[in-house]
Amino acid sequence: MKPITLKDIAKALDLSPSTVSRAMKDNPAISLQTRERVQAYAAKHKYKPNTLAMQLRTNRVNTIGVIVPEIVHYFFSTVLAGIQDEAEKKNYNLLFCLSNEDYEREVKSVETLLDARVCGILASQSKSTRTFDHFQEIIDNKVHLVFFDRICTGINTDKVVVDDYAGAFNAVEYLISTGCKRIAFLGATPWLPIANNRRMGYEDALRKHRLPVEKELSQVCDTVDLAKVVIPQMLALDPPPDAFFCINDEVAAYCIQIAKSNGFNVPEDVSVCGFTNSYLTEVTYPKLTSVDQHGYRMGEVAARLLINRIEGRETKPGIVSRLIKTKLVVRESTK
Amino acid sequence: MKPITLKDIAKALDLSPSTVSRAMKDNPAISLQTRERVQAYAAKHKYKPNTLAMQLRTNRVNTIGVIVPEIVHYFFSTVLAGIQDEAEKKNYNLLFCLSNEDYEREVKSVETLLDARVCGILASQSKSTRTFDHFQEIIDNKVHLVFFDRICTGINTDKVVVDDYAGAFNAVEYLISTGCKRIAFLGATPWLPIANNRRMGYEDALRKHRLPVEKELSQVCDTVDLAKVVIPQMLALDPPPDAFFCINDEVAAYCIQIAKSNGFNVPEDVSVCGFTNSYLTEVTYPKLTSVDQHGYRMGEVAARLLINRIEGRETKPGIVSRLIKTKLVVRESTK
DNA sequence: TCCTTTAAGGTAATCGGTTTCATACGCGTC
DNA sequence: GACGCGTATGAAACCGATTACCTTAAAGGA
Repeated sequence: MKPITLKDIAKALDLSPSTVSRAMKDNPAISLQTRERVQAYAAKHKYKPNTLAMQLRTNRVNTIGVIVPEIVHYFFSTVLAGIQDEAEKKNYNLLFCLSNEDYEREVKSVETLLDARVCGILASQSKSTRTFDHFQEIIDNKVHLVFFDRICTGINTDKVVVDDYAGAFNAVEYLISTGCKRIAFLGATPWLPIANNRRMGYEDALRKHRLPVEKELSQVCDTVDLAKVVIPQMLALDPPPDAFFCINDEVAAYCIQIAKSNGFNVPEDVSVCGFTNSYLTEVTYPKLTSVDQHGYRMGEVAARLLINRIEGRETKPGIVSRLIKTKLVVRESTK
Repeated sequence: MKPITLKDIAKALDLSPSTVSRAMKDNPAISLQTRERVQAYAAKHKYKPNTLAMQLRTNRVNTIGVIVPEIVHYFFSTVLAGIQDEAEKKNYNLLFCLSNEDYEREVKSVETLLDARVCGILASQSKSTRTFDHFQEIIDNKVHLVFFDRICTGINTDKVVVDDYAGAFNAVEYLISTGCKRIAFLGATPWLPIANNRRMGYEDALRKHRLPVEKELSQVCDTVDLAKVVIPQMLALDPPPDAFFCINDEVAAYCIQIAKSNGFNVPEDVSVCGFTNSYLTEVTYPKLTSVDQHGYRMGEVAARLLINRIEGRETKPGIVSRLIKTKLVVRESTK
């Protein structure tokens, strides 16, 4: 029982396929009588035009591909929600790929998406990616590419990023304003621009207020496993830090736990500030101060930019770079 | 600059399209010499077969659609990760739709996916869905459908569910075993089977241990906003509950906060147990006891079931129902 | 020498629509 | 009655690949 085609309708009503095609689109060249006859028959038999056939003819698919490194992740899931909402509004479908922070899989995802002939790709780089040929291939194939958040500095294309520098700068400056003087930075691998920018924001804020930038207070610590090792080490320093500025909320939440179990009061002895402003912030004790990255908005902006490119509505020449502003949300984990 | 097609190659090498097609597939009817010539030319010009054309011909797409009610949501994002991993392994692409708990959008998503002619759909119902014609239409269109988690009882099709009843029963029995006698249930709208099953597990556990099932201790409270209203009311009862069994971790986490700010010690005065075992469990204070739903596994199982159906490998006749076992993870929020 | 076989490749139909370019007919007009 | 014009429809090409069915030429056998 194959689905009914336009030709089936033509045969059944003793018309030509072209007439049926036109009748379905209410072409005035077809008599009203015929149009109604065709449409009635089509409705009755649940005719559905074959998208594939149309796409083949126009050589255009209304699908955009998304590559994210992780999805069980507050920030990326909010971005995806923003992308999906915007895409749906503009009548684009979403082909979803997960790189799992794995370079090989990221490469495979790109191939999958190019194979599927998507008209554009939104991507956030995996942590393990060091070479960019696969991204270049997207551009070589004349497929539009917009990076979001974890952009790829080796590729010249549109991007949407969080204002990590300002986010970090403002957060650290706020910590300083509350009296903190030995602020630790729990960062991420330095080849991720987002981590680097935050570290620079952190350091510049210290420098602005004439506080020393100390190597031992700035470490890579972006996972829970690392946190269990790094944070106790830092707390054992003499003197210990009086604040932690963390690369994400999970590390920050753990930081609160670890600090408390090591006899430090939060925020009296140490302040803790996260980054993302996920739902974790409301359930830590004390509630977590964090920098909101506006992930949903980033998704919307990235999708809109990509779609504008696809539809030729983004007139600005050269590459476009959008900055999503951050906002420090002060709760109880800082003085 | 359109991408190179098979016909272009044929013209360039003065061959017919059929010869090129066969040469590309290493058909022995074509001389080795020609095969190599064609393949070399194709590689040099980055020829990519047009998937659309092949799909049109075979009338088969290797894409499955997913509809989730929410994505900024620990459980659903883990399920999606499981689905994606399994789909990728079996060489299927994922078309991603978000219903946002909205009936209209769910209907639209179904239409989108049927339009895209996916070969199967994985769906979890939105909370606001009351009628099921759109799901029936999937089946009427001979597209395979597997429900996961929030199944639709009005539709006769394969499903994968968490063993909510046993999960709730065991959790409540555990609470009783620690000495709790007035256990409250913070549930969800009763037309969701998952909520109903948990309530039944809750009530049966009480009955088994000859504890009264009280109306006032069982309420709909599945969002943070509701929690702010409902939990203080319950704590004001005389006597107050000595335990809360919550429909999800967010409500449970809030419950801890609210209990503490109302002067109750957790777990000494009230125990709190969540459902999902999300990353929230590690950052509440005290850490949250919760029922693990194994979302990732559910995603894998659902995707595998769907793909087996699509490929005709699921031989079992009638509808298949898979149960994902839960596991109570005891932490510090219970005695 | 003639016929058969086989290697190597070409022709054309097909998938399901869209679109350009005819065609057929009726009617009014000079 | 020849011409023009508008209306309603059909025929065929096309999108890009696959494939059933031919064609051609050379080799091999009797």
